[in-house]
Amino acid sequence: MKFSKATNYALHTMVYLVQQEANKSIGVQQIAETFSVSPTYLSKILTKLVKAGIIESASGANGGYRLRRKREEISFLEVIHAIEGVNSLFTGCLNNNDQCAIQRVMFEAEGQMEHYLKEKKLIDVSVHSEMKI
Amino acid sequence: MKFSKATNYALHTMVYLVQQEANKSIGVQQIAETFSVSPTYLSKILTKLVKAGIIESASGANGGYRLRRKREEISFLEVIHAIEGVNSLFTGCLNNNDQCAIQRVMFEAEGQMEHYLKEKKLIDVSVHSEMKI
DNA sequence: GCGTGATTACTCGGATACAAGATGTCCGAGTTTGAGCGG
DNA sequence: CCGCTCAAACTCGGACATCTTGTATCCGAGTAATCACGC
Repeated sequence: MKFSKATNYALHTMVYLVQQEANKSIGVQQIAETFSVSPTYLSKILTKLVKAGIIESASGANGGYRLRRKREEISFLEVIHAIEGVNSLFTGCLNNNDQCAIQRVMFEAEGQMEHYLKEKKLIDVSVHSEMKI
Repeated sequence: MKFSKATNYALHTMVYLVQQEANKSIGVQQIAETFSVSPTYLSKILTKLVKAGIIESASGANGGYRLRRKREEISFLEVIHAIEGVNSLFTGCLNNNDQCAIQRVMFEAEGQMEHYLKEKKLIDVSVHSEMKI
């Protein structure tokens, strides 16, 4: 039970994109250099974010990735869900009871964490956060 | 990022043990049959719980496992930490900044979940829970 | 009846096998921009 | 000056390769209770 590196890459990339000038596409090469990770692997991660509708890609020269929605709206939870999936962290119950009390506790615990991550926006940790004052 | 099956087994076993008569040792065979899992694998999981000081084992005939502490005291978090480890779910930061804002957010989120799991005791989901009224 | 040894029913730990998922690479295909060139 | 072509700079997607981790099994060793047997 650990967050994957992919999630780490995705979060850093998203914060990076949030800090960029609006509507400006950033190439995957540039992002990969910034964080010293493999461009090809990073592009796979970004593809997931595109499919989740968080960012969009532009093909061709001067292409790259940019935010699809307002930068203030994007939460940590969205990014994490896009990479890790939205399924529950705790799967299956051993007793055939469909109202497993253990499962309910784990769901609730997970909900506590997700609630926090849903309220926390990317811009809260970006250098643009001062603009909110 | 998922809780392992081992955690699932451990939690079910612990709730099962909490429901047993005090100071009575239960064989791993019996527990494994109850949940239809492999006895040998289950014994490895229980070894971790023993090392964590949550339960204790008795060798020989009529041996088995029993709680080491008061049943009311044992929290979900203890069991999970014994199996999954106590390390943070989110590791490493890409920018060499040691005060990585993203990491701080993730730590806090994790803390939200752990707080809930720490307060939640095994007995809260056991059939003995009515005794608390 | 009583000690002693054998048997039985357990746990413990290491070694190993297997499967799945995370991580990372390679390459061909499609797409857009922009430069170069000819009319 | 205009339009065409071509090259360059990108992303996209699938197919792999590799590594780690979770899951599971097997087996020998140790340990404690109980049973059997002989005195």
